Amino acid sequence: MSDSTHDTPKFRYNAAFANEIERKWQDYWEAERTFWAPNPTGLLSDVNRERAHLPKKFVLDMFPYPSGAGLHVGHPLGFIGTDVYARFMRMQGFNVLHAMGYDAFGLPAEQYAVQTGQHPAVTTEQNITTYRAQLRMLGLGHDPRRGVSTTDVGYYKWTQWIFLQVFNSWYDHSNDCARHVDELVRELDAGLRLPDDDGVPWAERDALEQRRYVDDHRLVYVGEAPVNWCPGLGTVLANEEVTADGRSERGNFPVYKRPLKQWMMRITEYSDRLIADLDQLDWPDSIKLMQRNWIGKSIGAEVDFHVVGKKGASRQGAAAEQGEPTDQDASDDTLISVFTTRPDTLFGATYMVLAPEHELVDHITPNEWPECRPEWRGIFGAHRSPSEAVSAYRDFASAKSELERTSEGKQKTGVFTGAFAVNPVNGAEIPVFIADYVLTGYGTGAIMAVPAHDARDFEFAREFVIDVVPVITPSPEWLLNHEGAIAADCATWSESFHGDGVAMNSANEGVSLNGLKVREAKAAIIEWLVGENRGAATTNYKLRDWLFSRQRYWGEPFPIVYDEHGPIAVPESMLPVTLPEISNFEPATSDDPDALPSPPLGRAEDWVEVEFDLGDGPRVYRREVNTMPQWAGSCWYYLRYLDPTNEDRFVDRETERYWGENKQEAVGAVDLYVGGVEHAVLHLLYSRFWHKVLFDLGHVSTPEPFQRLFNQGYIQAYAYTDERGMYVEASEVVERDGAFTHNGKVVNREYGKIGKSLKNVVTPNDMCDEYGADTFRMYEMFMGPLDASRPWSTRDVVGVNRYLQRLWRSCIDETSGDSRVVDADIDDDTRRVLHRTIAAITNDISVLGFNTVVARLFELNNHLTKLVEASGSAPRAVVEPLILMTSPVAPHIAEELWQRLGHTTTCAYEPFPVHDPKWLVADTVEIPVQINGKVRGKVTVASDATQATCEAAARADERVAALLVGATVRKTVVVPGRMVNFVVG
RNA sequence: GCGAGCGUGGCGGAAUUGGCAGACGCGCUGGACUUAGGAUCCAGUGUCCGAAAGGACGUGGGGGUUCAAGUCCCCCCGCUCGCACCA
Repeated sequence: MSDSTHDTPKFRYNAAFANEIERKWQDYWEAERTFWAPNPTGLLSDVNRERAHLPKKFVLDMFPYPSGAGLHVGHPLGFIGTDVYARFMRMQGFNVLHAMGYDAFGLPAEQYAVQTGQHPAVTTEQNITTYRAQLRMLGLGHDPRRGVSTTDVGYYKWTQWIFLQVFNSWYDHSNDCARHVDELVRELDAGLRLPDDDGVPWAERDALEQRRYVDDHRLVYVGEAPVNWCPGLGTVLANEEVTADGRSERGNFPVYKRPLKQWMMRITEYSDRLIADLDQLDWPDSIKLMQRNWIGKSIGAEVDFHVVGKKGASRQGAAAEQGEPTDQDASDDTLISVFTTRPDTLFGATYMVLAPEHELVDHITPNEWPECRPEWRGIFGAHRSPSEAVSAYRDFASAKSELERTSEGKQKTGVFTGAFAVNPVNGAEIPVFIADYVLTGYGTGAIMAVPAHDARDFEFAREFVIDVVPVITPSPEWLLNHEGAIAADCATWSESFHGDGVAMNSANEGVSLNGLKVREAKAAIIEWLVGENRGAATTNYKLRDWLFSRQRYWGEPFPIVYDEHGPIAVPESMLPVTLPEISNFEPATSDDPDALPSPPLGRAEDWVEVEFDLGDGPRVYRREVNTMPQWAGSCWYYLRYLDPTNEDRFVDRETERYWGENKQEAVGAVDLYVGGVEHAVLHLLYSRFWHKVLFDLGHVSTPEPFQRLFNQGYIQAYAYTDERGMYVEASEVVERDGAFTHNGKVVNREYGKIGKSLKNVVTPNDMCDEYGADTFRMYEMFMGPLDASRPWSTRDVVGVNRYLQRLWRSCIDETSGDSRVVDADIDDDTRRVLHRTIAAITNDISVLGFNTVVARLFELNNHLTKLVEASGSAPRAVVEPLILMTSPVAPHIAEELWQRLGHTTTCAYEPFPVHDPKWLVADTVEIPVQINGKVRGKVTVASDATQATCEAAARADERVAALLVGATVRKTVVVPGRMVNFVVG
C-alpha cells in the first residue's frame, strides 16, 4: 500500500486510518464493557443487568493451545466466524456469551521448559499474553472476564473436583446412569443389591474386600491392561492419540503395547448413549459417522467351542521331562469362546483362530503334532512340535511393528496349534490356529473362521489349504461375475461371498437354517445356541476405556493419595492439589521399548509424601505422581466460561441452567460450537462423556454439551521451491505470465500448511498493518464457505478493502471528514435492493454463509455508490442499514461511521435491519422464453401474472413469434413468474 | 480394501434445491485522473465462429430421466478426508 502522503485526502480510509479507528473502538469496547454478558446471578451479574432477561445464545470456539509461534492467518478463521455470528445474535436481541480461554497445559510448553530450563508456567503466560494481544487486534467481541486458562489453579481445582465426581461414581446398569458410590454401598449394606462378582455375600466381606469391590466399580480405576507406551515421549497415550501405523500423533514416535498399571475411565459404559444421543445433535454427518465408527458397536453372538481332548501317547512323557503340569483330562472341558457378527454362518466354520497372545494357547497346544496337512505347520518349515511352532510364530508376530503387521500385502500368516475344537452345530472337529490377523483386544480374541463368507478367512484358508464350505447361496449375478464359480463348490471361487442370500448346508437334528435369510437365520441359530447353552447374543464395541494418566509434569495432578492398600480420594475440602515446583521437568525418555515410565513428579519427594488426617488420625500417604492428559482441562471449559469466578462450585446451578437452557428438541447446552475436524473423536468424545457423567449426577441440566457443531476448513497457502528444492520466502515470489519467479529465477509452486518450514507464513499482524483488521476479517469471511479449506491469497484482499473504502467514501467526505448522508427519499428500486439484501443477509448469517453475506453487502454498496455519484449525497435510509449489516463483519468501521452519522452509543446492540416482505417482490419481472429449452427471448410481465398472461406475453415477443411461425407447438410449459417454454415438434 | 465427501471461467467462489450457469471478488483488457501509479474511478471480460446482428458449445468423462439437469439416476475417471485385518 502506498498512499503517498502529500496528496492523499486526510480522511481517506487507508491502513493508517483504519488502524487508528480500530484501536479507538477496541479501547471503547473495553472501557464500556460492551461485551460483558450478564449472568442471572453471582459476581458476573452486575453489569449490563438488563440483558440478563433476554433469551441466550452460547457461542463457542474450540479452545486454542497458545503456542509460542503466535497466530497465522489460518488460525482466526473460526474465531471471526463465531464473532460475526455472535454480533449478529446480539443485534437480534439475544444475550450472547462469547469468550476465549486457553488450553494451556500440554507437551510443547513442557518440552520447551526441558530445553531451556524455564518453568512452563512462565512460557505459557507469555504465550497467552501474545495470543490475547493478537486476538484483541482483530476486534473480537469476547467477554474478557471469562477467558480462563486450564493452568490457572482456580480452574484446575475444578478439573480435579470433576475427576473426584467421576472417581466417586459407578455405573448403575439397571437405571442406565452413573450414581455416587455411597449409594452403591448403601444398597449393598441394605441387601437391596447383591455383589455382581459371584463372590461371598457382602456382609461377610471384610472392610478391605469391600473397598476393593467398590474400587473395581468406580468410573475411574487403576487397570493393568496393554497400553500404548511411548518411550520417545516418556509417557503412555490413549488409543485416540496413536496413529494407525502405531506412532504417537504428537512427535511421531513409535508406540508399543505394554501391560502397565494406569488410570482408566470407563467411557465404555456410555457407548450406547454416546451413539444414541448423536441423533439429537445438529452436527455434520461425517463427524457423527466418525464417532459411531470409533465406538464401533457390532451386534452378534458369542459361541462356545469345546476343545477336543489332547491326543498322543508320548505327550505325558514329554511334558514330564519339561516339568510341565500334565492336565490332559482338564483339556476336555476347555471352552474357546468366540465373538461373531455372523452366527448364521456357523455351519460353515471350518477352523478357528486365536490371537497369538490368547491366554488359552499354551493350554490347548499338545506336545506332538496330530495328523494334519503339512501346510498347517506354518511358514517356518516343519517344527518338531506344535509348541515350538507356536513360540516361533509368537516371536515372529511380536517382532513386527504395527505398520508391518497391517501393510505386508495382507499376506496371512499363522500356525496350527495342534488342537482341534468341536463345531457345536455339526460336531465337526476343526483345527485351531493362531494368527496375527486376529486381535487380542477385540471381542474374545478368538474367532470361528468361515472362509466361504469372510474375505480374511478365505485368504487364510487358501494359504493353508483348509476346507471352504458355503452356507449362504450366492446370488446368480455374483456367480456370473465370478466366472466358473458354482454355488455348491467353493473350490472354484476366487473370493468369498458376502452378499445377502439364503442359508444352505445349515441343518442339524435340532435346527435348520436352510432357506432362511440372513436376519432370520441369525435369530434362529441364536435361539438354538441359547437353548443348548452353547452361546448367547452379545454386542461388542471397538471403544476401549480411556487411558487417563500421563507421565508428564505440565498437567493437572490427580487428587489421589495411596495408602498400603491402594488409591484414596483427596477430600474436596483439600482441593486444589497444586503442582509442586521442580527443577527438572523431563520424564525419562528412551529408545528402549522396555524402559519403564518414570513420571517427573516422582522426583518431588517432599510433595509426594504427605500427612493427612482422613478420619482415622494423621497418617502418611503417597501422592499419585501421574498427571492428567491435556484432554481433561478441555473437557469442560465451556462450563467454566459460564461462571469463571465462582469459588464455591464449578458453575452455579442457576447460571448453568440459564446458559444451558434450550428449546425442547435441543439437548446440548452450547448453541454453536466451531472448530476443526481434528477433534472429531478425541475432545468431542471425551467431553460428551464427562458431560453425561455430570448430567447423571445432577450437576448439569442437559445431557449433551454441544447442540450445533460446525467444522471450519483450513486455510493453507502456496509455497515455492527453487531448483535445489529449497523453500524460498513466499512473500517475495512474483507471478509473471503464468510463471513464478523469486529474484528473477523461476520457482516451483507447491501448496501446503502455513508454517515456518514452508516459508509461507502470513500473520494477522501483517494484514492489519497493510489493510486493517476490518479488511482482514472481511476477507477471511469472503474467501469461501466457512467449512471449506482454501488457499490464502494476499493479492485478493484488496477487493474487500475497496468495499470498505467505497462505503466510507459514500458516507464521509474524504477531505473534510464531514458526513455526506442526507435524509432524502429513496426510490422504489433502491428500496427493493435494500430489502432483498436484508432478507438474504439475515438468512445467510444464521446458516453461517458469510461469503455470500459479504457478496450481498458489495451489491448493495455498488448500488449505493451509483446513487451517490448521481446525487452527490448518500440517503440515510440506505446507509444506516448498510452500516448495521456491515457491523458484524467489520465492526470498527461500522462503529466509526455510526458515530459520525450522529449516534452516541455503540451499534453492537442496535436492532439488526428487518426486511419488509412487500419489497421483495418487484412489480414486474423479466422472464426467459424458451423454445425447446433454449432461451430465445425475454419478456417483462407483472410479477403476479397468470399462466395465460405469461404465455400471451411470450407469444407476443417479436423474436419468439417469428420462430414460432410455421412450427407446431406441442406443449407449453409456464411457470408463472419464472419462465415459459414452448415445445415444438 | 471399506466408508464418506468433492470435481463449475485464468483464480477464489455463487446459483429459491429441477427453471436465464458463472452472483460477488481477484486477475486480465481498454479508458479517465495523474510528473508517476503497484493508488483511485469507469467500462468490458466463459469458450469458439462472426465486422455486427446472431449462432454453436459449455459445470471431470459417458449414458439416462425430464418440456427443462451444475442440481435427480446409472457407469467410469480424478482428488480430498476418515477407518484400516474390529470377526
